[in-house]
Amino acid sequence: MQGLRHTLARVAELENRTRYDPAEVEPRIARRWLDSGLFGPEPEGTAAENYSIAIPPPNVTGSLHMGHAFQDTIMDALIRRHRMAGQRTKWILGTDHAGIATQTQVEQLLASEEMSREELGREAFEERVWRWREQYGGTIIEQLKRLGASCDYDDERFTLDDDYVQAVLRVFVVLYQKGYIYRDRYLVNWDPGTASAISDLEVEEQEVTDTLYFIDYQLADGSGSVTVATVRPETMLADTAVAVHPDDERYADLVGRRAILPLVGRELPIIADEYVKPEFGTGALKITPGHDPNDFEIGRRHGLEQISVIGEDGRLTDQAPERFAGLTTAEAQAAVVAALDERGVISKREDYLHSVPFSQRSGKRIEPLISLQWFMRMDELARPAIDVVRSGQVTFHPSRWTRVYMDWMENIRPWCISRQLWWGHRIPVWYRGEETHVGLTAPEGEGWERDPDVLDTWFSSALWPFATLGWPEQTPALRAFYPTDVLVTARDIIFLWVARMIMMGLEFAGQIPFSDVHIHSIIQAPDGRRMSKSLGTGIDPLDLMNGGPRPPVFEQGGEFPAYGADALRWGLLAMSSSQDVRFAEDKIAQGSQLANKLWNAARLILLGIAPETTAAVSPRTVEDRWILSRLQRARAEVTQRIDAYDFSHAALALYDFVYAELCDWYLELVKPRLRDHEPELSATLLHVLVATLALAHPIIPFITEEIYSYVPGAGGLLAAGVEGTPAPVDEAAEASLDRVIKAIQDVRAWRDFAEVRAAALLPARLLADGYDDTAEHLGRLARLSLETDGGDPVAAVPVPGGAVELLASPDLDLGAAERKRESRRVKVEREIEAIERKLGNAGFLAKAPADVVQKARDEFERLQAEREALR
RNA sequence: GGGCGAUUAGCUCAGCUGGGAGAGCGCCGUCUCGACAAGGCGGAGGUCACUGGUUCGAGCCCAGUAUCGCCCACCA
Repeated sequence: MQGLRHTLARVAELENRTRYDPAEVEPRIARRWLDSGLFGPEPEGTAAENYSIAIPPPNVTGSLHMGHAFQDTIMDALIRRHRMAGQRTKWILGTDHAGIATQTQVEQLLASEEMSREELGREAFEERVWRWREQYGGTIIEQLKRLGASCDYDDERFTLDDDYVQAVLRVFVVLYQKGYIYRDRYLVNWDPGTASAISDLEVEEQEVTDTLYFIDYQLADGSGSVTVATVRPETMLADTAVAVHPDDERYADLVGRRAILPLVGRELPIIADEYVKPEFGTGALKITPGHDPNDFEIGRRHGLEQISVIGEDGRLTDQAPERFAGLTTAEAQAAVVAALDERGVISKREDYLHSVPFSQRSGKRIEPLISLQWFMRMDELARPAIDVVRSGQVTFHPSRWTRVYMDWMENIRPWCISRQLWWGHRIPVWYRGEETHVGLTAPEGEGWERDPDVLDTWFSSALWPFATLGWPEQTPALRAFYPTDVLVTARDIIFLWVARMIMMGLEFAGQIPFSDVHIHSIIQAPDGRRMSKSLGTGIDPLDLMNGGPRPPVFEQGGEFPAYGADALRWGLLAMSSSQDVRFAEDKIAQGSQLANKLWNAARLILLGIAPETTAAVSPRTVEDRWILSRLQRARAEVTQRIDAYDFSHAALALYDFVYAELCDWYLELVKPRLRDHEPELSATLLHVLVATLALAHPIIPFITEEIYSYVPGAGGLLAAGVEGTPAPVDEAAEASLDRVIKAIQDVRAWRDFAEVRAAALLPARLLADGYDDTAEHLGRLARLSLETDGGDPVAAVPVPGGAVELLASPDLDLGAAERKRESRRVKVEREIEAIERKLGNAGFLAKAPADVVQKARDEFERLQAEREALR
């Protein structure tokens, strides 16, 4: 009794809430979820029966951008769908220490205090970063809550947690012992911006116009010279050879002789190598193994000396002639060119457009140089990782990414894993003189120095799906949630992250880390450019949820309305595709309209049903049976689309059901019955409402949870799932109602064309089959006064199964009606002509499938009947 | 240099294994019809980039062309 009165009081609140207000509702609902403990499953059962996803860990100091909002919405829809289906579901949450990104931010902060990390010292610096993390590390987590992401917030991980660090070090040591990890002097991509080596994957090519200098090198025997072409004359100081193509007749007699390096005086052997392109430049190539990747390889083939004239600080070293030492590369280039000019050995200059490597991290031009670094051999680890994708144990969606993965894996190269940073997993290697110790802890004894470098952030990321669950311990969590079910990410980190997780998962956890990889769209700015803060093309998802300024990329200025999280979520999913898409604010607005529509449909239902309604359904009328049938189809459609990672169609199917079936037709059809508080109707309405909420919840969780709290007799959270007995599809009810819907539309269109007042009730006769249960609906929704008599008709509207005859009425302008009839006649004639042509085609009749031919014949008959009626 | 994707209504995008092109927004008209004007109802608007081909039939399949985007790659 108490409960009922409470329910009534709550439902009465709905009277006044005619518009859905996400700003008021969403924080309240978020709180309820977090307090419920629903998102933190017990680590029980097996991974096969449970459902889990590991979040791609955002940078600890980052904040939510559009890519996160989109990706996290996808994951949340999957997570909520499985949780509601009754599976034990865990969304593994955590953040990444993001070595370079975080260190750079803190260094910038120090710079503003006129401090450098070197001045501060390593320990104090690390301390400072930890404090920074304390301060900003929680931001993105709070933003995830705002979005409604149902992560396991009580079990948050960080890639520098003690346990995680131990896992990383252990992996390093094991790989070292297996011989996969080694230290080598090798030509690396040196990033002068971060003063660290970076991996091939962190390098991007950019087009640059350089000057191509043609420089004459005198031959040692004084018999002439050979001219080489270069865009980097400063590196000539480190030349150790000149190379020509073995088949190049112009230079055949030079091979084996020696040239003299200008400015330096070193004698260079002239060698022959297939790599040289005779048609490029002069066909003679200066060889600089110390500063060019190709030359490095050539140098190794020919046993050439490797000279380094550029140091890790980006300045010339004392290996260069004294007058150049200490200059930056740009200064050195100018000085070398000037010196060469002085000698008159630059015979030509050309502008030359080519692509050169830049650091994705700092934006600085990469300086290839030889450096002592740690590397990891990947080919053996790749083999099983290729197999699991080839055999389908790991599946990419969309499937075209499979080949991208395969191509890269089959040509995989060693990975430079050491970084000259302070923020990260410090390499577990100690040195003392010639001795090296690799282990989880420092060696005994005095005088050991630990390697100063840290590991590439992606090294620790590669362990994410299992290191977050307690590996190397065989924890209950690991048993319950590893392997995870799906990895959701953008294509840009297939190599950086996805591939490496598969390799490491197989090697260390003994199993694939996930069975499916969903590669989602990248959402571009409305103008098609990349979304980026610095370009002014970034759109902050928080501004879309809470209201905020429209960034400059929008033609329309002003503020975003506070669309709310549901609208953002629905809009992002609706935008998504199997390819990249442009951000469309329209879609977010459409999402907020859906929310408002659903809210008002719920108000109509909850304020209209009998107060003691229970959800025991026994549909009586054809429209009740119809909506239950349509609901069943919508349910199948939406869940199937989600399971296929086809989120735009899932979102649209939901929208279509709510608008086009539930609101536009069903609720309109039952309005007259509503005032009677008819129990069967109330039960059906309540059932349909709850089922619709459950269907929509993975996509728009807030509003559905809020409405659910008003449902009589509904305890607990919608997010936990609801019991539902799916009704079977009812073909007969669908056919019957689809027929009357079409008839109503036909009559409405006719009225509009014939300029009948919208409010006018037209006297009419229904001369058509199949409307026994629905004639009343036709009359009401098409505004017809259906009669059995009334004299001669003045017009006929063809409808499925026959026609509606309109009787004389002051509201009916016969002139307009005649115009309508004439226009329709022309259209029908044209259609008949087309279909006659088709049916007169012997090839069509002979070769087209029977059902297609039959369909054409039916259509032909229908059109003929209509033509008859229009006479 | 190789590969992938795209080109459909004014805009953003759908179109399943080939049967006669859809949605949202925008636009036009109309309606205070017992939830919702962020609404209802009706409507206009497309030689499906181009050229050939296969087929009874092509937005969809094949070949080529053009434009745009992305990825990979060691031409100084």
